[in-house]
Amino acid sequence: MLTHSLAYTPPTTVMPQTARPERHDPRSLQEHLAAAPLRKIEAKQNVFAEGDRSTHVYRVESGAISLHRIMPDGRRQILGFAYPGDVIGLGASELHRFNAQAVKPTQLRCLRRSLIDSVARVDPEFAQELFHALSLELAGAHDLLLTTGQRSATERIATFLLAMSRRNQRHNRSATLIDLPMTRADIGDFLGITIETVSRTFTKLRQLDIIDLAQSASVRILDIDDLEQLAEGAQ
Amino acid sequence: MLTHSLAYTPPTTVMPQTARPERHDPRSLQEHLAAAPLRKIEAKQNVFAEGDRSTHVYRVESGAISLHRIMPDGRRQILGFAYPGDVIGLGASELHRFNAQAVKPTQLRCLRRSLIDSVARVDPEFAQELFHALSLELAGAHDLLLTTGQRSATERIATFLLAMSRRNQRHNRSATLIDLPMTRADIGDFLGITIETVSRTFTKLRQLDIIDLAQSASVRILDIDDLEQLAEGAQ
DNA sequence: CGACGGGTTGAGCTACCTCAACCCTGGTGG
DNA sequence: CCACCAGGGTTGAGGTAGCTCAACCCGTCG
Repeated sequence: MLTHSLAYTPPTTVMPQTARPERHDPRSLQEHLAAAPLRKIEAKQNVFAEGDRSTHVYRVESGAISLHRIMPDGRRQILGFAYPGDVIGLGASELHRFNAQAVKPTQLRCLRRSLIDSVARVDPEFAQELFHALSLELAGAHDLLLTTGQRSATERIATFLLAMSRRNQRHNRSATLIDLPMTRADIGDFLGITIETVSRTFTKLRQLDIIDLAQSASVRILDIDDLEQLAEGAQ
Repeated sequence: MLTHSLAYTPPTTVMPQTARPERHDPRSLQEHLAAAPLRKIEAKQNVFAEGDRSTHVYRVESGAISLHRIMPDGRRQILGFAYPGDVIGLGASELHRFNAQAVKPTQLRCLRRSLIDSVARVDPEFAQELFHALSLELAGAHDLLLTTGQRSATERIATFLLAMSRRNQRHNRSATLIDLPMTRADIGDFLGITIETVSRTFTKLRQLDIIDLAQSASVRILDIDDLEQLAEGAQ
């Protein structure tokens, strides 16, 4: 998966319209990103905004990014958070369809879209990697749709904490000690509830001894089974 | 866009694991689908279910399909509807992540995934077409997220009707006369509200002379400007 | 004809929202 | 060094949009 052996040189008689490397280097997306320039941004700064021309794809190196859309009257829906390792800005559209904003100081690797496109045009493995990443994004959006469309506030918070826990596990970090880099407003706008409801729900879970809330930015899950029950609608 | 001239034959020394055509025929996805076998299904029948092995990609020829996930306790979230021309089952996952069910008698063209994958492996334009289609799906999911996460019931219904109207326009059909092949339950499970609220909201819009409801399966938009106002939160 | 699926309408309830007060923490500047 | 302030979080009280439960209508199908 890290490397593959096909060193493909396209026929020189076709595709005259695009500049292309004489010899294509079949690196994976992750390998390309490892070599990409680093950009540092402060909390609240935008990586890009809705309507911006989509010039780059980014991988989060450290920090956290919120992807969100804003309605004319100010209501905001966070479509997802991007954490270290996540790639953002993949959509096929010419223009970005949502805002990407740092929720804390963040470092990003930046890869030009033109490069991505030209590599994808000659390297099918690379193209498939992009497709796979976008497919994961879609799955995440579907998960969130189930949550915002059907679940109660308590179920939403429980689902959210469990998703964070599973992500931690995938990255070989603690399944029970969960860092929350975003504010209550972010969590609310992600789950489609108000900050007050987020807060009240956290204290309710604390009173039920399902979580511990040492600081507001860090949750310890005390009973993950109960949390899973809650997420799926036990009372 | 309809055809392109690159007839690429991969080097014979690589990719021994997959059967591949001696000479690849560079047809677009739509052209492949036009030649694909037709499948007819009845209302309420599944095209595929969550967890099924993802063997085919489908294009709706007539009828309508709901894509949805169901929670253990029976709550259902419709993630989207697929109408004639739409392609479903594109995700990169081995297994389907949601159910696809006909809301009325429907005809589908079926294309084997193995074919799709092998064509995408040698035809970058085709791969890009797939990527673009998936990207549109993601945009649709994001639109729906904004709706279920932030909008009131009236705004949801207005947004829904406007989306139907715009789709009609794209297909050179009436922007004001809207066919609703799905039930009130489907609309409710799509927008994250109950059937009663759907019904009440339709009658409210009728009383405001914004829509006409001759039959319950067919809406005429009387004032599309007002509807747009409502969708974005005018009172 | 009766049963059934789909839709509408009414009455009451409740989960969540709104508005407001208050707390805590960290940063800034006098 | 401390006062002040701003941003973020919690908690309370009251209001309400949408849910639940129920009755009823209509068209279709066996």
